[in-house]
Amino acid sequence: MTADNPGIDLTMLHALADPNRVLIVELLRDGPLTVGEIAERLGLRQPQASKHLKVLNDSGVLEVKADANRRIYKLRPEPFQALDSWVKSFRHVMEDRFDNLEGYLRELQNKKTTTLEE
Amino acid sequence: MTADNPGIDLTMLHALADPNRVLIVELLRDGPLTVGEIAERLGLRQPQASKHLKVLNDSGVLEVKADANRRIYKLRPEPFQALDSWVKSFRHVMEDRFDNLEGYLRELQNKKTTTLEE
DNA sequence: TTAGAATATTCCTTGACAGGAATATTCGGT
DNA sequence: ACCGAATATTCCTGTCAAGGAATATTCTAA
Repeated sequence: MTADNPGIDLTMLHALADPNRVLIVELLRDGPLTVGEIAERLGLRQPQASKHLKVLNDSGVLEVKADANRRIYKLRPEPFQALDSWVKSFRHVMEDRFDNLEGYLRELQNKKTTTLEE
Repeated sequence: MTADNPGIDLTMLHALADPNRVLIVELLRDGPLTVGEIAERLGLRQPQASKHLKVLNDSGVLEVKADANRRIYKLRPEPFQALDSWVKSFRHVMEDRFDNLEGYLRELQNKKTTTLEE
């Protein structure tokens, strides 16, 4: 009865949870780029750039288009839409409507105590 | 001129990029819980639950309130607000307004011809 | 103070993964 | 067919982190 799968794609989160990869994603936010451009702007060596791009691509964050020698990478919209939906499912939390810790404490207390004096 | 830091907290992303921890976060979406409750509902052993909660807590995703023996964990709003802002910065991508690959290809072509002559 | 419940911490082992260096592949131009 | 540019892949190594098991800590109650 427990929902044992998260409501968000883990491979995407994992792909984003790396300094260089999140920088790549932010770079591509402003438009598609080739591997060389990405490597240059982030001060990465080309092989590392390719490797990170592979991870992002495998996770579905990116897509590639071949242009002769070059590969042009761009962001795919779907993962960000999915992430947006997921974050929105926390709107109650963000709006901070969850401060009734006191009520919860009282509930715990009731559960434990066997009806005292009345 | 290169923004060499991401616009989102990496420790938060790293904290979320784990199966059990993202499940914990989704559990707490519906309200604060104690360690024992979290461990039970996710089928985790208590030490693992505590360890994951520590990671989430250190990253600022959670906060704790002590209640005698127990620790009640709840989500903090700020990280999710920050994540929401970050995702929103990709609205162009989500709206798919970025399909002018052609224009980019032409730009590349120009770059090549102009840099050749000097 | 002792017992027991709830939680945290430590130690260990193992697998994943990032970076470096070198090499392989693919393509266009000549 | 060759060369050089752009990109991908492989191998190696060190580091980090997750899970298991055991133990330490903290608190309440009696």
